[in-house]
Amino acid sequence: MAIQVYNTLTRRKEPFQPLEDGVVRMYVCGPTVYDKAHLGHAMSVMVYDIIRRYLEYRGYTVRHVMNYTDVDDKIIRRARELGEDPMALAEHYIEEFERHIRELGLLQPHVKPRVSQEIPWIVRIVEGLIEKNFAYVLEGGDVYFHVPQKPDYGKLSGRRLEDLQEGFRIEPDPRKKHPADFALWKAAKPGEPSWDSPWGPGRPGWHIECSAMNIHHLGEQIDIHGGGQDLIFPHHENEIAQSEAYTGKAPFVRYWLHNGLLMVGDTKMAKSEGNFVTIDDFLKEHEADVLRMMVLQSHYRRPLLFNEATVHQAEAALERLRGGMRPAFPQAPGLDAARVHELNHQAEEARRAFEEAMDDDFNTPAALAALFTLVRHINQARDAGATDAQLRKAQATLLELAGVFGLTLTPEGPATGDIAPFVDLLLEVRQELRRQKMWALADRIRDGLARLGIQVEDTPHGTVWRRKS
RNA sequence: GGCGGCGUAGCCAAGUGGUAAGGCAGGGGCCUGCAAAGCCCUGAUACGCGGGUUCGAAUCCCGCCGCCGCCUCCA
Repeated sequence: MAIQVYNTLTRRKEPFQPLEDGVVRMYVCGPTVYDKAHLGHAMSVMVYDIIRRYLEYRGYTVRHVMNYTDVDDKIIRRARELGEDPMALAEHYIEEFERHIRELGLLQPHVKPRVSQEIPWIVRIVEGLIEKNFAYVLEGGDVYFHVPQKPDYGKLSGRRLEDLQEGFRIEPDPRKKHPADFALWKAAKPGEPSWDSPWGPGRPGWHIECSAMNIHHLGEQIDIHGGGQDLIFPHHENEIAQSEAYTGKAPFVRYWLHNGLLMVGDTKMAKSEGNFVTIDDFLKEHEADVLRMMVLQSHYRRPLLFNEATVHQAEAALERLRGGMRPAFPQAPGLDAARVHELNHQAEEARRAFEEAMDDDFNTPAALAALFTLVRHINQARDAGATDAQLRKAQATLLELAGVFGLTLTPEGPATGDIAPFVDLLLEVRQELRRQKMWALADRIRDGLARLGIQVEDTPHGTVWRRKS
């Protein structure tokens, strides 16, 4: 059974079949680098990180491109406010985002192109669109894409040109031939970053960059294009129009994937809403896997609720998953072969359920449920007295599948490092105190260790300790 | 107004024609000197409301109510 993916273009789940066997060309809309990135950005990037990991798990070679928009109105405006150079400002936030990629545990995209470095390709494509009559040049050096020239315009977002004309809130530029026409190239205004072009100095419009980077780095047709649902219109709609008009090939993108937005209360998290939490602020309080767990617990196409309760729930769920990796009890007697065989069978069953869920449009909540079931089976076996060797296979499966999600289930238990002998010594003494029923002293050791971040647990099969997270 | 989507237990969240996964929180129990963890049992006669189709609907159709996103920069 092939992987099924929901395609925004057709509004259906379709069997996933890339253009070239075994190779997936994937482009993800990256950030506009004008300010600190927030969790909405992180969530989106993480969704496609998880999808990429699963495709690779499934044996595909994924070519993953994520862009940086480093030329843009917002960057220019903000740089002006701060009295900085726009390109320097962009560079600063690109470096910061690079740090986020590392800290969030994201796989590195293979190419991370920047608009400022793609100007020749952009110019080439705009020229091509003019030649083919899909674009026109205005006096002053602006170039616009002429939407009515592309009869299937609106096919991604389900809009018709007639509807669009009425909804226009901004006074359309009277020089445009049609109100929906959009800028491919903007003539430079004084003090703005600009590049030479056949139409005079200027800079690219918002949408053309993605077309150029796609065609340059992945080719004229790609398999997956991802981004937030708020990009469907106009950004991706325009991207299709330009790209298909330029190349004459359709579809430009075989599968359009759009993730739901991160919500705070009833509103999406956004800079303009003022309700955002920056990635840096979140990571001060929580580890990256907590965010990853939040993303996994909800299907990627649905909105994701962000609040204190959902963060806590993700934290608890992560702990539960990690609990499955705990070692056997010190004096575990071991299980009989049939029981071990059963556990290993349960692990294989978990893998099957995991794959079935992920094959169905990357249903991470259902796949996660399979992992929780496996954790319960491992815990049952451990409680029954399994040894480390007997748990090994099931735990390896758990570790591997959680790794496909990008989660790190640091094996817990006898911590490495210098403190282990000291803790063990204290626990030996405590054991003797317990034998003599000197509870107050025994508890003093346990409480003292707890204050130092060491959790002591007395099990039927011996006493264990671990670092508290 | 147009386009897209959502409404499932206290909370989060799968399921989209065959009789409601999973996680968190809660209750009871086992284990324990106590604790913690784990394990076992427990929760919606029920899936926004009202009709309809069907042997059968949370799942399909119609209507209504509420909510969100997009139509302007936005992951």
